[in-house]
Amino acid sequence: MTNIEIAKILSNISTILEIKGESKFRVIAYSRAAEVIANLTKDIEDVYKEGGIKALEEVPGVGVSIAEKIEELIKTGKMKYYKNLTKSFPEKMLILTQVPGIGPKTALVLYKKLHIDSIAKLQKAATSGKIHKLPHFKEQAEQNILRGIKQFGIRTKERNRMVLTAAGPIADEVLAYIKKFKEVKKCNAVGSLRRMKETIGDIDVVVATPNPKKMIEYFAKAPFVKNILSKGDTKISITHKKNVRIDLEILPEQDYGSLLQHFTGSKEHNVHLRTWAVEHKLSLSEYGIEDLSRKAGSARLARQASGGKKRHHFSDEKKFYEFLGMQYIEPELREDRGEIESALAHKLPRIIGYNDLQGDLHCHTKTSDGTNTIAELAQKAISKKYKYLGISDHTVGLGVASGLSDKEILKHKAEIQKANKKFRNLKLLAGAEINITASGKLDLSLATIKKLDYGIGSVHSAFNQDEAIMTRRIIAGIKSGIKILGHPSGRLIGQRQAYNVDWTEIFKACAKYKVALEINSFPERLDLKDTLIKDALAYGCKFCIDSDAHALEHMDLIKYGIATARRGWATKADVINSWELDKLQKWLKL
DNA sequence: GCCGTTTTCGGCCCGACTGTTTTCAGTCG
Repeated sequence: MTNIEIAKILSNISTILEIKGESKFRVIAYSRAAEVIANLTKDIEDVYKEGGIKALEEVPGVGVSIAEKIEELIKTGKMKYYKNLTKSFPEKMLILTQVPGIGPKTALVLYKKLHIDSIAKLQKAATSGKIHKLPHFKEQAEQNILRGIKQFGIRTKERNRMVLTAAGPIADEVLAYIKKFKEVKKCNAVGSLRRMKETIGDIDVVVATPNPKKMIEYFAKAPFVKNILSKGDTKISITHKKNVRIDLEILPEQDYGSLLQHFTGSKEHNVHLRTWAVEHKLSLSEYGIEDLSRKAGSARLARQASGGKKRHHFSDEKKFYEFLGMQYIEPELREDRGEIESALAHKLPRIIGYNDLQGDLHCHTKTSDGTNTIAELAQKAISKKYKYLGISDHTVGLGVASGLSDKEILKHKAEIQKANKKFRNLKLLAGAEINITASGKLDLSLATIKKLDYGIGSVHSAFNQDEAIMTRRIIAGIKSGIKILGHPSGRLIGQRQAYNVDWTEIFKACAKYKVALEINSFPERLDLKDTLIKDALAYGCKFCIDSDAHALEHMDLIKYGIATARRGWATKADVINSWELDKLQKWLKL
C-alpha cells in the first residue's frame, strides 16, 4: 500500500469523525498523521518492514493507536475500524465536504435529511429548492452551495493547483493594481508563492495602509475581479478572471511584520510556532505577540484573564522571530520540517542565495534539440554574470532530440572550444547529457566522456521499470563515469509520476562516487524536489542547479531551481555550480 | 489520539467573515 493510499484512509477517518462530531482533537490527530504520511519521502511500508510497529510510532503524529491501524492496513490491506465507520458514513458522501462552504456539519444534515451523497445530487437538490426548506437554511445558503459547486468544478478540472510560474504573472498584475492606490505603504505576495512552493493553490497578498476600508473598496472594483467571495473590514477574497482565488489581508504599517509572518505560512509552520508559543506563555497572531504570563494557570485561563493585554507590535518580520528567541527563518523553510527547532537552537543552515550561482551546467544548443547557438547561450550567460557555462547536448540514444554520436560530440566539443576563445570573462565547458539506457549502460563511450569536461547521466526511456530494476539501472549509470545525475526522479508535475527508486541507495551511491544530483529548474520538473534534497543532504550528497535550457529565456528559470534548493535546506557548499571554476573543474575530473 | 526543559495527565493555534439569529455556530485560511 502506498503512502498516499494510507494517508487517504486516515484523512477520510478524520473527516468522518468530524462529521460525527467527535472530539476535535481526535479529528486533528488523524488529519495530522495523514498529512505527515502523505509527505514522507520514505515508504511507510519500508519503515514498518525495517523497524516494526515501534518504528511506525516514531513517525511524528503517529502514536500507539494509529500505528496499530497502519500495521493492520499493511498486513491485511484492510482496517476494521475504518470499515465500521464507513457503514454509517459511506466514503462516497465525504466528497460533499470538498465543496467550498460545506463543512462537516452541513454535509451531515444534507446526507441525513436529503440522502445527498454526490455532487450531482447536491446540485439537483439545490436547483430544485429542496435545501432552503431545511431548518437553518435559506435561499442565500442554497445560492452559496451552487456557487461552491461551480468552484469545486473549476478546482477539479484544473487539478486544483498551478505551477509556480503560472501564478507569478497573476500576482504581478494584482500587485501593480494595488500599488496604484495612493495610501499603500507596503505590499507583498505571500503564502505558498512567497515560500516558492512548487505548486500554488490560491494567491495571497498583504497590504499595509492606514485606510483598510478604502483599500478593500478599491480592490473590490479591480478589473480582474470575477466575483467577490467575502468582504470585511480587514480582508477580502475574490475570484480572479483566470479562476484563481485571491485573498487580500490589510493592516496598518506598524503590524506589517506580523502580518507578513502570519500570511506567509505555511499553516503547519504557524500552528507549530503558535503551539510552541503557548507553552511559553505567548500568543501569536497577525496582530503581534501577546504576553500571557501575567496570570498563572492554563494558557486559556490566562488569555481570558488578560483583559488589559500587553501586545507587542512588529513592523519588521525579522524582529517577530527574534522576539521569540529564534533566528530569522527564510520563507522557503517554513514548512514545519524542523526549522523551528533549528531556529531556536540557532543552528539553521545558511541556505544558498538567489545570486550565489557562478554558472549553469545543463543547456542545449541547436546541435541537438535546443534553439540557440553556443555563442547566443554564452552571451546570455554573460548577461547573467556567470563565470562559466556548460553546454550539454543530448547523445545518440535520444533520437527524438537529434542526439549526437561519439564522433559528433567530439566535433561539438571542438566548436565549444573554438567559441571559448571569444569570451574573456566566461569559460565554456563541454559536456553532454548522456542517456542511461534501460540496462544501465551509457550511450556514450567512457573514452569520449573522458575527453569532455563532464557528463550528465539521465533516464529518458523505460520509465515504468520496477523499483529494484530502476534503482540498479541508475546506480550502474552513476558508476560509469557521469558527474551529474540529470532530473533524478523523472517526474513531471501533474503529468507524470516519479520513477520507482530506492532513494537511500541512490543517495549512498551518489555520495560514494561523487556524482551530483541535479536540481532541474523547469517549473514542471523541479527535480530533485525539496524534501528529497533534504534527505540527500544527510548522506553527504552534492547538487547542481541547472536550467536545462532549450532556449535563451529558459536560462532565467534557474531561480526556481535555486528556490527548490533553498526549500531543501541546501547551502552554497552543497551546490557545485556555486563554486569557483577551478574548484569545480577539480571536482568534475574523472 | 498525540505528546512532554514546567506535564505520562491535561492540555491541544488564532482570528475574520457569513448567515441566520439577536449571541453564535460553521467554515475558512
